[in-house]
Amino acid sequence: MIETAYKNQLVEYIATRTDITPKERELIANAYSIKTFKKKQFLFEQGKICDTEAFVVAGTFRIYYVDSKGLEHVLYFAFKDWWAGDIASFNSGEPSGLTAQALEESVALVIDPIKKEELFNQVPALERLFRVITQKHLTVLQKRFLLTVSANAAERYDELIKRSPGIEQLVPQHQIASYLGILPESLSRMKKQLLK
Amino acid sequence: MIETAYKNQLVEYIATRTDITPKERELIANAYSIKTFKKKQFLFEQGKICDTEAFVVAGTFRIYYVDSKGLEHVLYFAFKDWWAGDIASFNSGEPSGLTAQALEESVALVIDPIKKEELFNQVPALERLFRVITQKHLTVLQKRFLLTVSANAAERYDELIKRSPGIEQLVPQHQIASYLGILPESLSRMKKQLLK
DNA sequence: TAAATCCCTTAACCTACATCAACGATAATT
DNA sequence: AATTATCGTTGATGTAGGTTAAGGGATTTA
Repeated sequence: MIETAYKNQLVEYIATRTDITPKERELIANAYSIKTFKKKQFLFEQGKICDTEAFVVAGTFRIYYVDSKGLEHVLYFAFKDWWAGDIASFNSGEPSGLTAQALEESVALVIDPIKKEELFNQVPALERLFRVITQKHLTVLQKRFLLTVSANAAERYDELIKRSPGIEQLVPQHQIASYLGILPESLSRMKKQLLK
Repeated sequence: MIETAYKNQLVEYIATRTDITPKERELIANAYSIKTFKKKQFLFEQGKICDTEAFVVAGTFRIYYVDSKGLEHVLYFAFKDWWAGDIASFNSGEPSGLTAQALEESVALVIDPIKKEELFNQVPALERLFRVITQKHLTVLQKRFLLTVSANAAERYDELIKRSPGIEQLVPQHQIASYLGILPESLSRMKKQLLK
């Protein structure tokens, strides 16, 4: 049954990062639910409470912020085996500042804050694992921020392509422009320039 | 004795955020060491291993990144009761990507990764507290990043002044410019403009 | 299969901020 | 007290990327 294959994917992800018993594997698998998403469907939405933390098992999501002028800014893409959520909203119960949208048919394992709390109590090793994951996310975001303020769009583009080769096959170019912090027109122009 | 006053400041910081026993208070106080810094002295330096995580008890530090062109970019200021460190280097043992420098005479409580690990084992509640603190830091950085890509320098300046009133008395203006991601000349010009 | 979106490109023009250079006022160092 | 850094300001000029507008191909949807 495909369902257990999806849950296994998460359990394996965790098992390769921390020691867990067979009993704990089962507790983890049971705490999460499977959700499928059509293209353009939302995992969570800016302005609404985000009581969802998701582990992407198939497909791709874009996580973005809509500013006061209505412009969208991609914070990150969540591919297979990535996490997607709005930590601030998930933990505080305040409205989310981010939206997550499926870029294609996608599948995610989701959990709410209460279930996650229970799971931490049942499987204490997860407390540490999630601290480490959060630290990793912080590190990645810090690098991204510093690159954004210190390098121009062409340098950021190079870095993205180097770090995520093949991303141009997975994500439309105007979304990549948004991730880079420039307009689609500028990316198009830039790529023409780079061909010399 | 002033030393215990400094340690008490950290213990109180922790005690207001999680329940700890008198015995645990002592364990925490003993795990950290007091270090004083002269103006311009470094807490940790880019390119060197950062085995230091610090709790600022007095004074101010600037934490910044030096890019490939030699330009400095302030990531954040660490005031009294703030944490300063390079998570990536502290946890991995790799060279730090950041420098922390005292902007004035300052005092910090410092700990290294091994002592911190020991402390987590002795005071398990800290494991959760530090997960929450890291989440908070991630949330703050995320907001800062999104503001940087969605708002212009004047809007970012307004936001900073609103969030940290009095910062202009604590930090020289060219450091504020660096934090905002612009040059001192641009900030100076901008402030003149805003006076209408 | 037609109609409607979505997506990419190109071009002309514009603007926020960088760059370069010079100057005076403090503050730190000798 | 003299010297040297440090800090903020102002002006002239340059540029990366934004803005606006338009057209064409590809993909969805009806």
